[in-house]
Amino acid sequence: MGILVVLSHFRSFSQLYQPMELVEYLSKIPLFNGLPKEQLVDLAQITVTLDRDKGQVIFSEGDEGTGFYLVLQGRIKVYKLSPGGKEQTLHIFGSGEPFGEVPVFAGKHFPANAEALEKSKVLFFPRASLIKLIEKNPSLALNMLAILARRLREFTVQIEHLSLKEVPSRLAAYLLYLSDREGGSLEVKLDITKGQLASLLGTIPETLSRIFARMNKQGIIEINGPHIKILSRPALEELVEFGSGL
Amino acid sequence: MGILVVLSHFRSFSQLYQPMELVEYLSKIPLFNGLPKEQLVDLAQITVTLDRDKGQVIFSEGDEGTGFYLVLQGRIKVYKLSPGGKEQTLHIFGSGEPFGEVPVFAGKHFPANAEALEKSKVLFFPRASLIKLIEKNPSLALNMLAILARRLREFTVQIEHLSLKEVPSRLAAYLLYLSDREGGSLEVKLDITKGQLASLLGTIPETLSRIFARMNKQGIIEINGPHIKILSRPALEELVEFGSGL
DNA sequence: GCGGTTCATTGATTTAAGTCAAATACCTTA
DNA sequence: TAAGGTATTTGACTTAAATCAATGAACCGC
Repeated sequence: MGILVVLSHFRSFSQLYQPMELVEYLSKIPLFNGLPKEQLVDLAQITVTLDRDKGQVIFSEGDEGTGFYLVLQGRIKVYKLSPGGKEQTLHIFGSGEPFGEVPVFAGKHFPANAEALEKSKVLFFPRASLIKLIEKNPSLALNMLAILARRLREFTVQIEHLSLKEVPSRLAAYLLYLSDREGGSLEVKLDITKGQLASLLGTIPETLSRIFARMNKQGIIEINGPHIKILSRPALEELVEFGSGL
Repeated sequence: MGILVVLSHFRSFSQLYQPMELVEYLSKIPLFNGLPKEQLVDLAQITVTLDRDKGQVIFSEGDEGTGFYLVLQGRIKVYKLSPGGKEQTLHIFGSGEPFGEVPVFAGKHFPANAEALEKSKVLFFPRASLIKLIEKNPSLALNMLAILARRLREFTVQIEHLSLKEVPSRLAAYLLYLSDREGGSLEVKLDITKGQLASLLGTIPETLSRIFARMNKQGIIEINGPHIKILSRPALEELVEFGSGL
């Protein structure tokens, strides 16, 4: 499996950016804030660009992790799979976000799977050179620590939701999150399919669909395909706080 | 709330170890592997030892985090609370383990609560001096990255369990974990109450009790209070893999 | 514009697990 | 050792959500 993955890196190698363009791009990524330009140049040289079509795998649970990744274009879903085939999405990463760092620092195999939700380009950073860089650059170390810490915080919330809240609460929280992300707009658009949203919320499409329908009927929201109008923000907030009532 | 916490640090200040003893102790903690001795001495000087009785709080969700902690003696439970009062334990930390690092690197408030499961002593490390130390010591940075990465991996498993596995699977996994921790012994002893175990597995005591009873009746395990004899390891492994059948 | 695939919705049913309530065992300490 | 609290177990019941099944809608490539 490990060999397969490595081969696939080279099979799909493509120099998306001219070296300097890539350096320019990397310099704007929070993770590399504060890195001296010459090190960015070095870094850019040892990366490999991978192209993935919708549905293609980046890595699978159990694969050996020889480095980590950064999304250049598209979106990458990181998820766990049950024997029965149910998926739990852990995170959906977009442009500029690093993922797959865990095996770089602890253990060596990936704890989850990653695949492209759409045609995507990702950058691969080999482990050894990253470690060397971190040893020389405290700011890089701190940036990486910040990223892992932020992710721990998010997982904390996900665990809380799965264990302590019902699906309507989780959906309400997600809608409020979307709304906040758009500066508080009351009209939001789902940028993932409802099936993917179900997986992100730890449920299945049927259940999600029913809950959308209930919220719609109760006048809390109004749905048109992926377009959702929030009619009562307070109702959503109350749902997040005290689950039931729906 | 923030002020209260800070005050309480000093209220319970106690110099458990003589400075050199403490340095000695710290030098054996994985987190500080590779730190030069003189920096351990500096570090030891700026720590504060806190005493907590069983049930006492170390920090609460939302508190401002001005540093992180290390368990010296006893055990610390880190958990989330639902409005209805149900608890989800995220982790139980024992001697030598650091906890509460998230706000040091990302955000500033704690994402969860921490309290002592028994009479405990914990060491507090102020944020600023830790950051300074990390900036000077790549090995400390990498150790810290390893710890956060390991914890991410664990959370990943917890999310998987909560979303994709039934309670019997989770219990089976926990029993196997205990067994492995004791070098594969088939007789294990719960070192937490069954109520705490329920919270760790994301369920409630009643449910856990019933499942214990079922496994007992089916001859998979044999229970005597906190002592559990594993009669069929394969049965447990199968439960982990494919939930049902119980 | 058509056929096919993927996505979404709805209904009927099952099921795991939570709730409420009460009895029992356990354990500490006065 | 007895009393009071905590932890555990068991029973009857409720419920949220999963499963199974089928239909309908949207979207894509040809």
